[in-house]
Amino acid sequence: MANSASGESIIGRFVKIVSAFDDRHTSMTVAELGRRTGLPVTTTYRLVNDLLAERLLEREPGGDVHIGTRMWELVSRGSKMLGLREAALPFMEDVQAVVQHSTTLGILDSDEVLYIERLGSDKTIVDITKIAGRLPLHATSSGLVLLAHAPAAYQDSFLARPLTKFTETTLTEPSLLRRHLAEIRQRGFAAMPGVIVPESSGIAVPVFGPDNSVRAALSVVVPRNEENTPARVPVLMAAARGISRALGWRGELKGTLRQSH
Amino acid sequence: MANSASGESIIGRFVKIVSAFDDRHTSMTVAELGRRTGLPVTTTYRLVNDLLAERLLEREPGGDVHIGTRMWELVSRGSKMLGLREAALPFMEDVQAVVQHSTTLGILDSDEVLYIERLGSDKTIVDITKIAGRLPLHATSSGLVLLAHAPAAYQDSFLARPLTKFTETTLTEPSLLRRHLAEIRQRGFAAMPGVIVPESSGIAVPVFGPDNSVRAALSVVVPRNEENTPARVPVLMAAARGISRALGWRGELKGTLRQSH
DNA sequence: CTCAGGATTCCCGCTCAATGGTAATCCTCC
DNA sequence: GGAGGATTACCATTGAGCGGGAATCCTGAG
Repeated sequence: MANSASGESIIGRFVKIVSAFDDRHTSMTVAELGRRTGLPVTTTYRLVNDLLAERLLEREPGGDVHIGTRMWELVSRGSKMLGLREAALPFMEDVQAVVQHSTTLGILDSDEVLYIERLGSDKTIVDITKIAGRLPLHATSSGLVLLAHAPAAYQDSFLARPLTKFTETTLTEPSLLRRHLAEIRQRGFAAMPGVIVPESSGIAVPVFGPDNSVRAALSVVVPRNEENTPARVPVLMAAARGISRALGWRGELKGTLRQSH
Repeated sequence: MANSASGESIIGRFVKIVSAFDDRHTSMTVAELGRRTGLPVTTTYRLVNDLLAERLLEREPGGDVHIGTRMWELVSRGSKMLGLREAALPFMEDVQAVVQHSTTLGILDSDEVLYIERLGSDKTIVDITKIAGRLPLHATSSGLVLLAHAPAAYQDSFLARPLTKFTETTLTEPSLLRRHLAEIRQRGFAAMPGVIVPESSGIAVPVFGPDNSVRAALSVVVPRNEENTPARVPVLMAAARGISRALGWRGELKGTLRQSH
């Protein structure tokens, strides 16, 4: 693959370097970066210098480095995420104004929900969704929606794996889960009382793209005790339709409802 | 620098590739990518395959490639932008709720304003700010705020350059601009009637970091005819203080007001 | 002031991964 | 069926990347 003894390409190392940063470690010394990535010292320095030269990384006064503005800019500008986000945000603001708690937008990626946007104060309630954060598919309302509308083959392979049971209400039994997914497709939304964090409840609905496939899941998280949960659904659905339309969706063609089996 | 005949490092080519994508071209064929970047065909294919292997790029059914979810995720997760954004968003929502038009958050990068967040419907008014978009410093309210609070040395070098005059109200004469910047520092905000786009007006205020330096500019864009502009300022200022505090700012220490000369 | 431990930069010979031309193959519309 | 473009396959060449080791620079503790 590469000149390296370990046999990785530069791209691989680039990924290692970028991955070393997360919300908890947004900046660090080059030496530490070397330690976290496991790359040889000299190599780390050389690579970091290349990245600094391109402004993909930036050095701060203290000497620590962090992910560069340029990198964020390039990726954000060119990524399709921005389009989805732009389309969704106005509607999310509306939902947020009405529902008051926390509104998120998530997509299916690598067998997990990846949250790409989130509105709402975390002060009010425990809520573990973070932007650019991930959660398991079968344990979140967003995940269930995404899974429910995924291709049958994908569902099969996903359900074949052992699933972690987070609370008593987490469905892990394939057949039960499958039935639940069918229900979600029919009702058009998923509701999950306190799956990962028992105190909170999620409700999610699908967002469609032009080809009628599901692009994302729009969801709100509310405190569990708030038992007017069903009242939230119409608001969410209306917003999701708005987002879908902004993405070029032309309304559901009768009889074209996606079915997986 | 590299094995390449043209003498670029792989990192440089990586940047070229990512830069080939923007909001108008979020996906394209590999051949086109090669054309846009000017890289040799074979090289492009090899590099793209490496990137696909790491999921930094993704191939879509049609054969086109686009920037990968993984790339967006890694960069977003590790970038400091997220922290700033998270701190600012709740307050921006509040501003947006009151002011109704468009609320943006911009930072100073490479002698321009880089907008990192934006709320508000573009339906209501012409507004050219885009997320991950750039505008010149001296022609936007956000830019003027950022420039006004930048180190003196930076201001000097910036003012030494020739500045484009976008409309009659754009200040380009260094001495006049300097006086205007002083005014902005004193008043605590910048107001720009229709600088780039004549129909709209911007108001911006600074957001401070823990060390009392200016981290970003919070601004609203309103239609020009709306002449209650000054009324917006207090709202903006209050929000900016909130954001600053969320970033760890401990209130302005009397007498520590930044002065540039 | 000195000293220790860590961060950072220099140095340098080895080597194989990256390079990029050419040519073959695969698509996909007319 | 065939023209034009996209994509893959092949391959000889070589210098960019590699990484161990040592020197130097920092910084805070004693």
